[in-house]
Amino acid sequence: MLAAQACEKLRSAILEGRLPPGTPLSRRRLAEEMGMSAVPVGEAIRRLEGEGLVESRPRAGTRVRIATVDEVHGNYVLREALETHSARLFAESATAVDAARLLTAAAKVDASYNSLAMRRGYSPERRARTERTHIAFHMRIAKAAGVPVLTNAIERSRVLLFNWVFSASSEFEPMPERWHRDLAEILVSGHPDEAARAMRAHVQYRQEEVIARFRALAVESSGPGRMTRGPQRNSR
Amino acid sequence: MLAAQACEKLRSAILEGRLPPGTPLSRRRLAEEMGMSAVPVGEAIRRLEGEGLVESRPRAGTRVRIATVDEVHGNYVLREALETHSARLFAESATAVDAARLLTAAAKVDASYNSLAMRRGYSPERRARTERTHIAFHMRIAKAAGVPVLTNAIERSRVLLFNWVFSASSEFEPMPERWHRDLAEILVSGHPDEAARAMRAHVQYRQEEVIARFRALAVESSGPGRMTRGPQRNSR
DNA sequence: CTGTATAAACTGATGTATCAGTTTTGAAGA
DNA sequence: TCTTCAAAACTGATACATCAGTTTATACAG
Repeated sequence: MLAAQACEKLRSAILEGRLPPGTPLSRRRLAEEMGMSAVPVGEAIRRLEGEGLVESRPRAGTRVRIATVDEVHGNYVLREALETHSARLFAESATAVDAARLLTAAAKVDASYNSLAMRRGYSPERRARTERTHIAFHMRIAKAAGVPVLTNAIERSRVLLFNWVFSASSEFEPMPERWHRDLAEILVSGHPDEAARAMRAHVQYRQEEVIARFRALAVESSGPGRMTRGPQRNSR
Repeated sequence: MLAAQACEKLRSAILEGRLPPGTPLSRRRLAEEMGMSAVPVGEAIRRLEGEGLVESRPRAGTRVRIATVDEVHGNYVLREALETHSARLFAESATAVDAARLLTAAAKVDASYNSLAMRRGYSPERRARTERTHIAFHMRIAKAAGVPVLTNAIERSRVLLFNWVFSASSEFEPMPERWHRDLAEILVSGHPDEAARAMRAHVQYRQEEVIARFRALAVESSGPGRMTRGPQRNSR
C-alpha cells in the first residue's frame, strides 16, 4: 500500500529531525519525490495529522506541526497520567522476570546518561542512542501490564513530546546518577502507591524547565494565521 | 469541506446507534447517499478509523468497528489512568465555583439515575438523556484542570467504550443512591490522593461485570478474518 | 525606497476513471 | 443434498484532471 509507505517515510523523516517543525509539506512535491500520485500522499498526511505530527489548513498548506506551549504542557500532563498508572500496574502485576529485566534496563539507562555527561563523552549519535534506550526503559514498564491500548497511548505521547521538545533541549544536562535505578527499585518493590508516586516525580522532573525553554524558543511563531510556503520558480 | 461533513454525519450515526458495530460501510453507497464523490467519504472513513470507530481491510471492506474483549479492557485501563489523574488535578486546583457546580451536577446525575431505576421510570429517551448528563459530569471534572489534551483523551476513551459496551448493557441496573454525590464530595475536599482513590473505585465499579457481559456477546465474532458485505443485486 | 494592488504560482479538495484484490453468487458436479 | 469453483459484483487504492482558495512575486504608484 503506497499510502502506508509514504506515511512511514514521512514519520521517520520527521522523528529523525530531517523535517523539523514548521517545514512546509507539499503533497505534489512529496508525491513526485516518492514516485507516486498525490492521493496516497494526502492520505498519509491525513493520518499523520491525526497523530499530531502534522498540521494543515485547507487550500493553504501543510507543515510539520508547530506545537503551542499549552500543547506541550498538556502532553506532559497526559504522560504523567499514563505513566503513573503504568507504574502502578507494574508494581501490582510484574513478574520476577519483568522486575529483573527492568533493573538491568535501568542500569543501562543510567550508565548511558552518566557516560554522556562526562567530559568529551557527548556526541549526537550517542545522545540519540541513549534516548532510544531511555524510551525502551519506559516502554518496558508499560508493556509489563500487557495492555496494548495503554502502551500505544504512552508511546504516542512520548513521540510527540520528543519531537517538539528536542530542538529546545539541544544542550544536554546531567541528571541524578542513579535516577532510573532508584525508580526501578521502587517499581519492583511491589507497592502500587509508592510506584505511582515515584513515577510522578520522575515525569515531573525538570518539566517546568523544559517548558520554559520551549516557550522561549516559541515566541517567534505567531500562531498558524499564515501558512508559509517556499519560493516559487516554475515557468514564467 | 465535504469530508468533514461526511465525517460528522457518520460519527453521529455510529454514536447514536443507527450504525451498530459490524455494519458494512461502502464508500460508494455512502457517497451516493450524501451526494458527493467517494474521495471525501474515504477521507472521512480514514479519520474515523484513526479514532477507532471504524475498521477496514484493504480492498475488502469497511465496517463499524467490532472491538475485542482486550480492547474494551484496555480502554477501561486507559480511562482509569486518565480520569484518576483528572480527579487529582481537580482536587489540586479547582476553584470554589468549580466545586459548587460539580456538586450540583453530581446531584443531578444521581437524581436521574435513581429516577431511572424506579418502577416504570425507565424509557430509552430518559436513559440516553441520563447518560449524557453522566458524561457531562465527568467532563466537567476534566475541564476544570484546563488541559484540553487531557480532556480530549478522556472523551475519546469514553466515546469508544460507550459505543462498544452500549449493546452489552441494554438492561439498566441501579447503582448506589449517592454514587456521584459521594465522589464529588471527596473531589471538592481538596485531597489529591483521596480524590484519585475515589475516582479509581468509581471507574472500576462493575467494570468486570460489564466486560464479562461483553465477552458473552462477543463469542460469535471470530475475528476480522472475513469482511462481510451485503447482498449483491446490480445488473445481471 | 516603501507601500499596495494585481497576477502568477502553488495549495489542498474533489470528481471521474480505472486497477487489483475480496466476497458473493450460482451453476455444475459429487 | 452438499461441495467445488469460476465468473460476477463489489471493494478500497490510486492516477489524473480540475476547481477554488491562499500565498508569493512583481509591477506600479506614492
